Amino acid sequence: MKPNIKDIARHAGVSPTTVSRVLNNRGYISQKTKDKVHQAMKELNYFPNELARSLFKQRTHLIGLIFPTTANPFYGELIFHIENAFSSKGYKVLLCNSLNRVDKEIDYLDMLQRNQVDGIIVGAHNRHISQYESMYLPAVAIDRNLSNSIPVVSSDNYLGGKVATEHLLKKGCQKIIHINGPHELETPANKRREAYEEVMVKEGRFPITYELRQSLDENYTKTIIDQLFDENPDVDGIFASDDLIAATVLSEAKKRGKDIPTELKIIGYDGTSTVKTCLPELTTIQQPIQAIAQSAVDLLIHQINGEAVDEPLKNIILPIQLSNGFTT
Amino acid sequence: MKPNIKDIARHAGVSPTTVSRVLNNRGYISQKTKDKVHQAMKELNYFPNELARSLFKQRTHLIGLIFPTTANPFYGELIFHIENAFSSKGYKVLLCNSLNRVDKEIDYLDMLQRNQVDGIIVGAHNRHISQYESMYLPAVAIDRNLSNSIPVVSSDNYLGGKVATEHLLKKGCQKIIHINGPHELETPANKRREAYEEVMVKEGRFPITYELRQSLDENYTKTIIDQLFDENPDVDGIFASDDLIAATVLSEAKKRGKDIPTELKIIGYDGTSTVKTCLPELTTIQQPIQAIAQSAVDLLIHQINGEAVDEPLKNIILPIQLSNGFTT
DNA sequence: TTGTAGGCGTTATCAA
DNA sequence: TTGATAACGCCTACAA
Repeated sequence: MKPNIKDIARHAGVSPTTVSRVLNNRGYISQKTKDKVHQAMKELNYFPNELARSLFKQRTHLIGLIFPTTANPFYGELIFHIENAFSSKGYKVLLCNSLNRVDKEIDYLDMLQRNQVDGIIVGAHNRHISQYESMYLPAVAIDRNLSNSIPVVSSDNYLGGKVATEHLLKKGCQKIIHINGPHELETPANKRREAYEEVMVKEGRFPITYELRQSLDENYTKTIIDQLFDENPDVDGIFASDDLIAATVLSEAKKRGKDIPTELKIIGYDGTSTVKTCLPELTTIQQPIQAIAQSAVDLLIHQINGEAVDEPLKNIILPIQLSNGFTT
Repeated sequence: MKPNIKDIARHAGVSPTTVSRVLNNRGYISQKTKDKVHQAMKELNYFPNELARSLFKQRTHLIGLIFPTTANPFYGELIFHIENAFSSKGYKVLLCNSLNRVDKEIDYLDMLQRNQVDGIIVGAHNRHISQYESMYLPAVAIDRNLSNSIPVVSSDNYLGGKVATEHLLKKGCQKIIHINGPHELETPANKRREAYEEVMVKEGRFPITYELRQSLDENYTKTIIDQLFDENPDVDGIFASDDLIAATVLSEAKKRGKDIPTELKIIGYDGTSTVKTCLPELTTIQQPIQAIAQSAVDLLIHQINGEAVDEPLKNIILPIQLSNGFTT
């Protein structure tokens, strides 16, 4: 069915070795032979089998990507930049949506190793998974500690939480509430929360954090926000740990007739271009998504090439930026 | 370094064949042997090499996905559902962001065939690419004609455009303008436009379509919309061919102090959950994203299994839905 | 400048 | 119930 190197060789009247040489531009080959071989490859519609190549070379140029879901714009954009960067360096990318489920993450990890990926980038946020420790495989984590030996790339989540909280304070908010994701997951949002709580305490305020657990109910977030407003009629500042939560807060507040930003100020987190397009008015903490992607990719390729990861590279922290909108 | 089947065999005191049998649960093997082998695999931290397996079996269980970019929420969500569906059937997914660039699409197509993918799903929208015609590889296109033999899955774009336009008419709009993406790309938006123009003409109205060309300028869309408002101060209805454009229209209109929906009504297209979260007030035509994904996946697996694609399956059209918001 | 042989890790066939 | 062997498609010594 599919032609192989022997078919090409026969068709071109040379040996398989010669074809291989042409393919890899290795050694000396006469132009005439080259042409013959290329001709044969075209005629037979030949695609070199990367499987066989990789098997021999013990190198696949395949990278595994484990992230919660491309359906979330933050990961969608991050993954886009990651794939892009890898593609330009000759790597291909296997996509895994872990949905923050431990079982899926473990299965994917197993699958990727069976498929001989050269390395993985993990941006999923589960509880600790011990497999990462025994694993011998170049890896980079985004916003999560996987094991002692796996470097972590993140943006400055603590600073982000601090800047967000201070921003609301500066704008005169009296009662600031924080909304965060599931605390049991090892998400970067935990540091944002920590910063919020520390800043609040330092300022003599009482920190209140509403926690969103993982839920299949579409309206769950709305319900909790509703509850928040009922329980805190005097809330005048909300720091949401991501923009989608902030968006929900915004629309629920509007439903209640609250005027933004006079009665209530809202700040989100992430600053994806999708949310910037949909809600340009939202004040948010902008993560350097492309820079995170680029760092992670560079760091992984570095490891794949067998180079040592110096201490400062083991924990890369990229700067965030306050993006001023009209919701604060 | 990495243990192979021989290492396991030696460690367990059996032959490689036996290990393979245990691995694949094939033939008769005594429980004792099974246990020994499993033990050895655990001790040596063994991962069967899928490359070698695939090479022999002539089947990779790898699928290529060519889409414009995961950074767009529509594709992000679509790809999420596709990967999910494949994963549950034992397939893995290679992600390709074509960015609607012909050269990238062709390169990816080549790469995927070298990597022996079992099939591909293409949701990229470029001008005609002849490679698809000569290609022997199971494939499914989403919203695009790739070649005569490649089945197409889409939602009812014509109906969507019709419903959107009629909706604005029903709501009393006098001057309705349509905004569409680059006309030279083979996007499904072309059918939405066609429907808009036909409905308008049928109603004795004059159709006006503003076309957004591909641009690297972040503010390009805004500029065009600005121009639209300047040139048509009396516009009172806008049908945007996707939600992100609609979102931009919405914010530009607000900037100009236009009251939505009294002075201007806006309807978008796609209805991703991301946009629904960010802009719940937006009226839009909702595509059945998960159903599109599922159909495409089923159809591809069908082909991979060597089954014929019956005529009705060659062009699957899924229903859309009007999602009523407050912008109309 | 070109060809031959062996092996990358696995599995199917055949034999024991 | 288990083992030896050839083959999947390619590449790298080594030989010519």
